[in-house]
Amino acid sequence: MKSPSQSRDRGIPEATVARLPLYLRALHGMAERGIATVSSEDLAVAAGVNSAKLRKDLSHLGSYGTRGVGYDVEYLVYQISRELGLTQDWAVAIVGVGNLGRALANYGGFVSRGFRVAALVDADPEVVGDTIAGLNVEHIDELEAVIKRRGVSIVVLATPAAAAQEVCDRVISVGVTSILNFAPVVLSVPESVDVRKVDLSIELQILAFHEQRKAGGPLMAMDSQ
Amino acid sequence: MKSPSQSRDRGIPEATVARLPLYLRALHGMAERGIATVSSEDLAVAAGVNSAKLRKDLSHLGSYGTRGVGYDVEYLVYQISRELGLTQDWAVAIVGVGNLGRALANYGGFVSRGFRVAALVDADPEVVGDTIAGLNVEHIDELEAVIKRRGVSIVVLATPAAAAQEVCDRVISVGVTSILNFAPVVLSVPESVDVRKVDLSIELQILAFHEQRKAGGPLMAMDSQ
DNA sequence: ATGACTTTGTGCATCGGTTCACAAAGGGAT
DNA sequence: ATCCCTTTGTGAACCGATGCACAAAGTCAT
Repeated sequence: MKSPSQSRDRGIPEATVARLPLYLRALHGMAERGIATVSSEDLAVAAGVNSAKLRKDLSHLGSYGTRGVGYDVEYLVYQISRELGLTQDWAVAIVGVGNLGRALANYGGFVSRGFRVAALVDADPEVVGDTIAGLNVEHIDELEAVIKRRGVSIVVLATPAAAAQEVCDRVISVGVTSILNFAPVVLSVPESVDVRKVDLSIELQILAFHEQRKAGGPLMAMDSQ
Repeated sequence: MKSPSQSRDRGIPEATVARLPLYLRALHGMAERGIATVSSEDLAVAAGVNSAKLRKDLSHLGSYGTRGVGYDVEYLVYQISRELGLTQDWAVAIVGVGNLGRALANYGGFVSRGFRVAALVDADPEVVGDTIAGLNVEHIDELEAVIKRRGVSIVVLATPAAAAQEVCDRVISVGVTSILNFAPVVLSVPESVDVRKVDLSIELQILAFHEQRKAGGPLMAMDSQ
C-alpha cells in the first residue's frame, strides 16, 4: 500500500527520467563556464525543452529552486546525479569488440559520468588478448567469471545479432539485470531485467520516413517504380 | 472511400512510425525462414510489442490483413517499406570518422535497408585520404561540394561535440533536412529540419537509474523476491 | 517594512498513445 | 448454403505526458 506520502515521491515518470541526463549535460556545461545560478527558462533552452516541462520534471525530485532566482547549478547537478545513481561508480562490460564495441570502449562520454568500462569480451580468437582502450580483451568462455570477478552490473551488447540472445541469457544467469543492446534483435528476458536498445538503422529509417514526406508528400506520383 | 481525402490517411502517429522498422525487421526474418503468412499475435511477439498495438499501427497504413488468416508477409514487407520510404535509395554522408564514424561506415545494417553510405568526411589531415569501408575520406573543406555532388540527403554527425553545430549549419545551408546526431549537444536548427539524436551515455544513465532503484533505493524495502 | 519584480511549483485542461473488448469479415468443413 | 472458428480492425475507456496560466514565494531597492 503506497500512500501519496508527504516526502519525496519516488515514482518519477519515465519521460522525466529520460530527460534528466539532458539537464545534467547542460548543467555541466554551465558549471564549466562558471555559471552559478540558472533560471528554468535558460536551462530549458540549453537542454532543448520547454521551461514548464523542465520545472515539472525537477519538481519530481524535490523543491530545489529558489523563486525569483532560479536553481543553483552545482546543487542541481548533485541532486540529479544522485537521483540517477551517478554518485556511485558503475562497472560496465562490453561484449563484442567489433567496430562498434571498440568505439564504445574508447568513448569518453562514459567515464565522465560515473561509468567505468571494466571488461571487454569477445569470441574471436583473433582479438582475444588484444589491448583496447587499456583493457585486455577476454574470451567469451570467461564471460560469467569476468562479470562476477569485476563486479559488473551493466552489460553492453555489441555482438552480432545471432549471438545476442545467448550472451544475454548467460549474463542474466550471473545476476546482471541491466542491459544495453545494440544488436538488432528483440531480446527475451525475465520481467526483472531492464533492457534498453539502440538500433542505428531504425533511427535512419525514421528520418527517411519524414524526408520522403517532405520531398514528395501524399500526392506525388513520382513513385514510378 | 474515406471522407476527407480518398487517399491513405497520411497522418501516421509518431509512435507508430517509430515501431514500423521493428515490424519490418521481424518480417524480414520471417520471410527468410519461408513463412508466408503471419497473425498479428505472432508478429507482435516477434517484434516485442502487444498485438492490439500492432494491429492499430498497421491499420494506419491501410487494411492489409485478412480476417481469420493474418497478414501476407511479403506484401506487408512491401507496404511498410514503401511507407517508410525504403523503396528508394538514400545517400548518407558520415561526418567525423573517429571510432564511431568508422563503426557506422562499416555497419551492415544500413546497406541492407536502402541506405547507402555515399561519403565520409573528416577534419583530421591524418585520416583524410584514407580508405574506409571502400570509401575515400574527404576533407571537411569539401563538405558542401561533396554533399551536392553525391546527392546526399541524410547526414550522420559523428564529430566531437564542439564541431557538431558548425557542421550542422553548413549541411543545412546546402539543403540537407535530415540529420542523425551522435554528438552530445543540442543542435539548433530551423523548424523544417529533422534531427534525431542518439546519445550512448544517456541510455546508460537511464539504466543506472533503474539499477539503483532495484539494488535498494533510499529506503530499501527488501521484498522477498 | 513595504512594494515592485522575478521565477518557481503546480492545478487543470488537453492531447496522444495504449489497451480492452467485441462486432465484422473472412476461411473451411459439412 | 449454413455454421463454426479464427483473426482483423476499431470504438471507447483509460492513462501518462504536455503545456498553459497563475498563485505562492522568494529577492532587491528604497
